[in-house]
Amino acid sequence: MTENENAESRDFVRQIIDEDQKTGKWDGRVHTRFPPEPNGYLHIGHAKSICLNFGIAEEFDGRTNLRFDDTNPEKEDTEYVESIKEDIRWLGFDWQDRLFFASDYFGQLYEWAEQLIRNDKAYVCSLPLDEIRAGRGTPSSAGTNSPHRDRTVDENLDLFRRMKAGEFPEGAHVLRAKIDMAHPHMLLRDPIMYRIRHVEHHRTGSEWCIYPTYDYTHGQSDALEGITHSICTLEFENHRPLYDWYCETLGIHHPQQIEFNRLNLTYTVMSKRRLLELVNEGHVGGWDDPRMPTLRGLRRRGYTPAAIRNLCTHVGVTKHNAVADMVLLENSIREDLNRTAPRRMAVLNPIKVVLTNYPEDQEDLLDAVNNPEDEGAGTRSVPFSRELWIERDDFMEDPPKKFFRLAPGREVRLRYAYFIRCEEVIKDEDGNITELHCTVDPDTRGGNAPDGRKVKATLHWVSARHAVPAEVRLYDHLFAVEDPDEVEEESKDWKSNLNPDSLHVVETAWLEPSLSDSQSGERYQFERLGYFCVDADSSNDQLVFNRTVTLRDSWARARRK
RNA sequence: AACCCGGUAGUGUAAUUGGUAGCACAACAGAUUUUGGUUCUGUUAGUUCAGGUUCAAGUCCUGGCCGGGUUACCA
Repeated sequence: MTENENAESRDFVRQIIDEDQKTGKWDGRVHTRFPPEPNGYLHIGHAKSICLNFGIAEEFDGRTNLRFDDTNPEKEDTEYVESIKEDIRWLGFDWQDRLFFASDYFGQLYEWAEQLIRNDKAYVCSLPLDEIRAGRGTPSSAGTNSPHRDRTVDENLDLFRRMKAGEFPEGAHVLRAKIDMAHPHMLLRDPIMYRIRHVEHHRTGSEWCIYPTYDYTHGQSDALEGITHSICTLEFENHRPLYDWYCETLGIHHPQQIEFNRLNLTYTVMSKRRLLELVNEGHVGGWDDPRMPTLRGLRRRGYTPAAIRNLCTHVGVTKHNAVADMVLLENSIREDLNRTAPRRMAVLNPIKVVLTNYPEDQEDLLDAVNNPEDEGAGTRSVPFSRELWIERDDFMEDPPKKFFRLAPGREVRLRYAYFIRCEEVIKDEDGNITELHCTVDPDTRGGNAPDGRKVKATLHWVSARHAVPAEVRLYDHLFAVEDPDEVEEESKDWKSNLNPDSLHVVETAWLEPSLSDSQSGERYQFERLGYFCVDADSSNDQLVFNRTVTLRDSWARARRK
């Protein structure tokens, strides 16, 4: 049964590999790679690719290489290399000793370029950039041959070697593959293989002043590493003929490139360029801002690796562009944290409750269950006294029909404590409610009435005398609309859709005292409110919590209607 | 009017490769509940269109429509 279910849910990539295994195409070998460019931080879209590549290798008893695609020194940096490694490990994957860099292959790539020149498959073109562009033609009309297309092998070799030797300024020459300027595929109209860049590379320093392009590098890197299945996103579909051309023309190992749909989520953006823009323009606090879809942002927000991996398997792998609903991610973390997060009580928007029949100097310690989903999590003691904080939203002076919580004359249960009844509403001169005077029924200790009477609501609370203050940061979607690209006026751009309320800071929330020494990274459920984690900014003097996600709230949903 | 790719409930996906259109999330209704949480049950809702082949088409063929990508010395 399980076997059957698995067979039925196999995505098209796995089906291709199943078939390859059946026919023995790669002698039973499965070798994938994850090839990030070290020019930014990883986001949840990369997580999908990581899960796919590493996941497939695990399933087929194969291997996955981590290879940095570092062929553009102007944008790349070791800072990114380290962060990417850290994020992949955090996600739960291991490349063991197979850490590679495309820049490791610059020597071999250069040799191959000379080979292509000798075989009349490449030439040095000395046209300026704009003329190369113009010569390429348009999608519907053929390009024209470069005047340098018929240079002799010796001339090409000489020029290419002098390019490498640094004799020319940037832009003076490029090396182009000699394919077909009339090809219906724009990409095959004599694509550029090498350009001159007099810049330091983060790994090779000043060793090179000519750098290979992505297309001239990627397939050959795969070939050198013995990759079998080169899995990439849909936008490289157009590049596959070129990938194939280089491998075939060079006569080297030829992996199969397979393209899948990248992950998109509602209410956010997923391109490195845009994320960089948000950081640079100060719309967020940084790459690790808890509102960012980066792995660092999600981590700081309180997301677990398991929740992210779970989302990646649930969104599926296909060949058509899709936008997954953000609630999928939210449900994924709720599911994980519901099982694992200890429960605590915290009041974010407090109103004072005074128990008029409870002695001033009396205190009580009540047992509270740490996690109803996990008996092993045990219990803790929560102090109780005459004055308490409860949530302002949990009281209404003039409640509508379906409001079950506290109201004048009404009785509710305080979680793990007592039944209380609201006797009097205290207001200031302006009519604002400042306190609720209630009576407590001492016979209901623990939360049950001996006479069997029921209440319709259970509220969380914190003893005012024992409460610990904390800053709590409440996050909402980064963008106010599902699709940030959908703008009302033409003059506006995607950033006009940023959600102005994506961060709401509660300066003073009241926590139960057991939270007083909580440490950065710890995750809790604040009962009835949501899941929260201790922020990196938190200290024993000033506790700071991030709201990872709210609980599902069917009352809020009902009230909206 | 170029080339490549795609189109299955609101969303994301599956359909043993031509044989009963299923799953998850969302929505809605109900049960349970010391979290209006969790859990459980049920309901609504789908093959882009037109032809063709076939006993039988989401699946194969032809054409249309719609969407995405491609005119970087980025990846």
